[in-house]
Formats: sequence, structure tokens, C-alpha cells
Amino acid sequence: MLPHVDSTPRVKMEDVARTAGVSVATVSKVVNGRYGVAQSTLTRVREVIDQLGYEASLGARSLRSHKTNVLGILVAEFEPFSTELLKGASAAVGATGYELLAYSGGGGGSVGWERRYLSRLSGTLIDGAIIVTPTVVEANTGVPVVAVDPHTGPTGLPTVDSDNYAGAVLATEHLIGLGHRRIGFLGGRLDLESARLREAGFRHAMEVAGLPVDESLVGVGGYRRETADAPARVLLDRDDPPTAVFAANDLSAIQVMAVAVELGRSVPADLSVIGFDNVPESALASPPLTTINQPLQEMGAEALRLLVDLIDGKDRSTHLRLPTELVVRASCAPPRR
Amino acid sequence: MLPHVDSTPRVKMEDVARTAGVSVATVSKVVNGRYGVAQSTLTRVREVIDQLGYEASLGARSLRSHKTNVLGILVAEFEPFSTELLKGASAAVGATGYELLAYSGGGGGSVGWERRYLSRLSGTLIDGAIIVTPTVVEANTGVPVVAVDPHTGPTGLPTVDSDNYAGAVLATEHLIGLGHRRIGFLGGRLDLESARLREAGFRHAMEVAGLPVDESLVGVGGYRRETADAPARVLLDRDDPPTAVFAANDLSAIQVMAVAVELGRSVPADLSVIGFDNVPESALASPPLTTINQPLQEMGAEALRLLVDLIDGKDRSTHLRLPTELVVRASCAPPRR
DNA sequence: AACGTTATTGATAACGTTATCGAATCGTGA
DNA sequence: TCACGATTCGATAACGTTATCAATAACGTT
Repeated sequence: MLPHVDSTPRVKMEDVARTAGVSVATVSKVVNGRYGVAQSTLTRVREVIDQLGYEASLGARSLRSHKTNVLGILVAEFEPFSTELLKGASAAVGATGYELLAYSGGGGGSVGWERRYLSRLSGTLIDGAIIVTPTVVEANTGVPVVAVDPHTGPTGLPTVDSDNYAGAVLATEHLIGLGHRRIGFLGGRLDLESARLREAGFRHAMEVAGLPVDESLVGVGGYRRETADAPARVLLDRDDPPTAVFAANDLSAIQVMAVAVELGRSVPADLSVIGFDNVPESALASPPLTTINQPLQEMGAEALRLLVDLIDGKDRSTHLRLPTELVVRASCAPPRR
Repeated sequence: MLPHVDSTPRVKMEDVARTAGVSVATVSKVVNGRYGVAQSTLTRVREVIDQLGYEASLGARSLRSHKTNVLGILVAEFEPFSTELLKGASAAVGATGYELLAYSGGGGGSVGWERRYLSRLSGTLIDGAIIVTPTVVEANTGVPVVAVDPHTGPTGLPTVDSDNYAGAVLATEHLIGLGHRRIGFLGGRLDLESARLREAGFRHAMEVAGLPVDESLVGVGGYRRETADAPARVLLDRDDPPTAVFAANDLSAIQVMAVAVELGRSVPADLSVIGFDNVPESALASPPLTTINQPLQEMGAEALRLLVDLIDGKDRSTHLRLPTELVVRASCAPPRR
């Protein structure tokens, strides 16, 4: 296997030891800064390490020591949502002395991926993990774990999320305030708590405004463009389409706009669309998407800080809920009279 | 260490073996689908694996087998540029059967990080790597490596980049076309090839237009907001400021706009600003930033495909250069008369 | 000079997995 | 009944590192 690679076969601790004329045990002590090495050998070994460019194998090290100084952030897939969290976590990790490893399986995304990934990496490789939008939250893993935007809400694992309910109310009120009365809703992934809360917020705001919810205008978008396409068509391609659609996340909102254009409708003149998340892509859409901001980078940073505190054994609040807010761009307007 | 965690201590292969009444060797065979295990034991072991939720430790496995089915993407830091590449690589990895691991050190970002990270992960843990904006490109690593936007251009390692020179010409011509004659340039990181090319493109376009380059209007922004702040002030806080600034990447362009506003100047009325990269953040800036698009996600996807082909020993073109294009938003206007 | 202390060092056994290879079992044909 | 190949299985040795602990050297004390 790999027959062609130019093989300088990795300099290992043994090489350093031989060159410096000491044992591997001593090299290990130098590398880990442990007590009990003479000043002279210390500098000599250090020189050899620099010269040979030695770096300890993460795999081997962690297999033995079970302390790696590496934190994992586990995602089903690197889409906009999780990469925003990743940026936030990355910014926060700098101060901590840990390193950050982001892991994603081959996009399979089947239920239970988080337990598989966790099992695969914990115990070896990572000292703790952040899991993003997990569907199964189990407590008994070998290492501390923080969940972001999980399935089951604040039970079980320490959790960071945002106020999905209030945000959904905000979005719906914005549409109602513009004069819309016939409003469609394109929901998220059924198994996620956030999707449930956003729908609940939508229904609550409608009820408060005295508007009936037409159940034929409620679809399931699944948070992804591919999965949102069909239900978006169902919603729009009918005799009495809604004048506005609240999509449960930005990606499906963007897809709703694409479908609308394809059906000859113009946004926002013929149809208002509002999203949720405020991922950077939402500003790139045309027209730029009005949406609800979740402070994703902040959430990532907070999750990382929480994780580090847990590892250090610090006692602290184990559930964080960050506020959402309305971001007005150009995809919503009053309905045609 | 980690005294408080609820320890269900990781189910290992030995546990599966004991429960199923076989040896660890047999379990290993089942896990890896190797020939030589009876149908009955096969199903029995599989059941136990499911039941116990066993997943092989990545660290241990790769230590021994040197084939992990995991690809690494190594970045100094998860900032917008590298996360866009990450999205592209992630989208492309789905089809390949590999998994993707993104790794970043603690933001230290010193020169030579790429060799350190690579040494740490290769040989164990990953079968190949994409390194993003490396400063040192060395060929002799244990595993195939693809560089994206590297220091030294197309020498040494297989490389994916975009046409930085042509893009810079485009940007400069856009400003000139609007009527600007006094144009400032805020360069990138001196050690990166892309920065050199962008400056060269700028100078070329100026020369073609017959415009002299005022060297006091050329600064070094370093590609980051923090490092761009001071030189941006030098550029703008003077008696004869430029009417337009071409910043060598979006982040420093955004910082230029921030500084301008702080100095009481309005963009684009008093100052036009153009960036480079078209990271999603550029559309979120106010005003939305006119910039040069690099197809970052495509570049990530291409880099990943190239890497996989290299691992599989396929012969193919080892250098890819993708086109850049102008994206007009709202940060540029004709100069005040 | 004999001793105890303290500083250095290196063998050696793990860690959880896979690769190799010999042993045990089972059929089958002569 | 015996021999022999095919099938199935499990001991055992790696992989590169760290933790433990015994061995040695160096030194000061009485």
C-alpha cells in the first residue's frame, strides 16, 4: 500500500535517543519536561530533537498516557452551522493551552454518530469533546462532553444553546408586523429540539396575533437544501400560496427563495422569506436574507470554555442559553394588496 | 486527573471478545472484515459489538496498522479562509469513504507549524494531509500531502491555488475604472506567495494605466484584523489620503473600513475599499464589501480529490490553479470630485 | 573508610489494536 | 482407517510512546 511515497519514515523517539546517546526513557522525560534529567543531557537532547525535527506521535502518546491536551469538536458534517461554531471554539482555545481537533465521519450522518465518534476518539486522542447537534445524548463516556444545540434539551449533558423559542416568536412577529396573515412554516429536522422549539414559537406568535395556522402550510424542511426542496415546492406551488414563509433555518430559507424564483415569483415582492441562524451564507444570498441571529461563534467559544472548566474539575453552571435577535435584510416586505 | 468523570471506561476489544466467547484476534478479524471466520461466529460477534456499542480506538488501530481511512486538513487556525476550504473538502470527502479530521494547534502559528503538525499526525492517525497556507513546503513526509495556497508557489508539493495575480489586476482595474488615481495598497503576510502575487498584480495594473505608485501608500496588513489595524491608520490618517484602498484580503479590508469610519470617513463616499478572497464575512460587512472571489470551497474539494488520487497511486496533474473573479458589492464608488 | 542520600539513567511493562503463523478441528476420498 | 487439504481459531509479537522502578554514580557525613 502507498507504494510510491517518498519514504523518510518518520523520525521517532528511538532515533533521537540513538543520536543523543541516551535511552528512549530519557528522551521521553525531556519531551515531557519531567524532573530528573541532568542539565547537560537536557540541552543535548533538546538540540538533537530540533535538529532531527522530532515530534511525538499523537496516536502513540495518547494510547499510553491518556492525557493529550487535545480537545475534540465532533460534527456530522462541516456545514455552515458547525463551521461557525468551530471558529468560535478555535478563537477560545488559544488561551487554554489545548489544541483543537475537529472530526467528521464520511457524511453518513446516521442516528447515533456522536456515540460512535466519541467512542472512537475518547480514551485515546482527546481529553474532552464538544458534540454539535447530537441526536442521542448519553452521559457515560470516558471523557467530559459538552453538547451544543442537542436533541433533548438541557437534560443529561452540559449544554450550550440559544433561545430558539424566543427567536421564532421574533421572526413570526416580524412577518405579522409587515402585514402578513397567510404565513407558511418550513420546519427543521424532526429529531432536533431546536426544530421543535422553533415551531412552537411560531405557533405561539400566530396565536397571540389571533391568526389561525393553516396546517397545509406547515412543512418539514429538514435543515438542508436538498431536503427542503420538495416541501418548499409543495408550499409554493398551489393556488393559494402563502404571502410569507418562515423557514426554520437559513439553508432551507435560501432554498425556498430559489424555488420561488424558479416558479416565477420574486422575493420579497411576491413572497417574503425569513430564516434562522444567521450563518454568513445568508448575507450572500440574493436578496440578502432577513433572519434570526444565533451567536454561533459565541456559542462555540462558551462551549469550549465550559468544556475546559469541566476537565479542570471546576464547578460551574452547566447550562448556557444565549439570546437570539432579529436581523433585517432584504427578503421581507409587506404583502401585495 | 479527571477525578470527577462518570467512568464507564470505554468498551474495548477485549470486552467484546470475552462476552462473545472468542479471542481478540477473532474480533479484530470481524471488525476488519478479514477472511477466515465462520459465519456463525461472525454474526455472534457482530451482535455483541452492536450491543456493547464497541468502536475501535483510532489511536491504537493506526499505531499498529498504519492505514486509518482518515484524511487530515491542517490549519494554523480556524479562521474564515480555512473554514471555507474545510467546507469544500468536507463536501468532497463524502463520496470517498474516508473520514476527515481537521487539526489546529493552539493558535501559536509560528513558522514551521505545518511540519510539526504533520509529523505529529502522519504515520499514525492519518493517511494523507492537506495543509493550508504552509510557509515551509517540504517533500519528505511519510504520507502524501497536498498544499493549498502555499508560500513558495508550485514547487515541491502538489498544490492547489487560485490566480492571485490576475485577481489583483482585476481589483486594481476596477478602482481605476471608477476614476480613482490615488490608490493605496495594504499587503498581506510577507512570507506568503499569494501576498507577493497580489502586490505584483496591483503594481502591474497601475503601470498599465500609467499611474505612479506612491510608495508611502503601500503598507503591510498581514491578512488579519489585528495586524492590519496600525498600517490602515498610517494609510488613512494623513493630509493626502488615498481615495481608494486595495486590501490584500477581506479581513484587512474590513479593518480598513472600520478605521475609516472611526476617522470620520464614510465608505464608499469618502473612501472606496476593495478586498480579496470573498469569504462569507465580506458580505456581512457594512457596507457589503466589493472583493475578488476565490472559489475557496472548490479549492478545498479539488485538494481533497487530488489527495485521494495521490494516495491511490493515480497519476494525475499535480498542480491546479483556479480562476478568480470580481464581485461588486457596495464598498466602492467613484471618487469625490 | 564505610555509609546513607540524592541525582541521574535505563530496562521493562503497559496502552489497544492488527498481522503472522502455527494449532486444532472438520470433511472427504482412497 | 488413514492421510491430507481446507477451514477456523487463538497466541504472540509488534506499533511508538510513557510510567515505574531498580540500578548506578556522585557526593557529603561520621
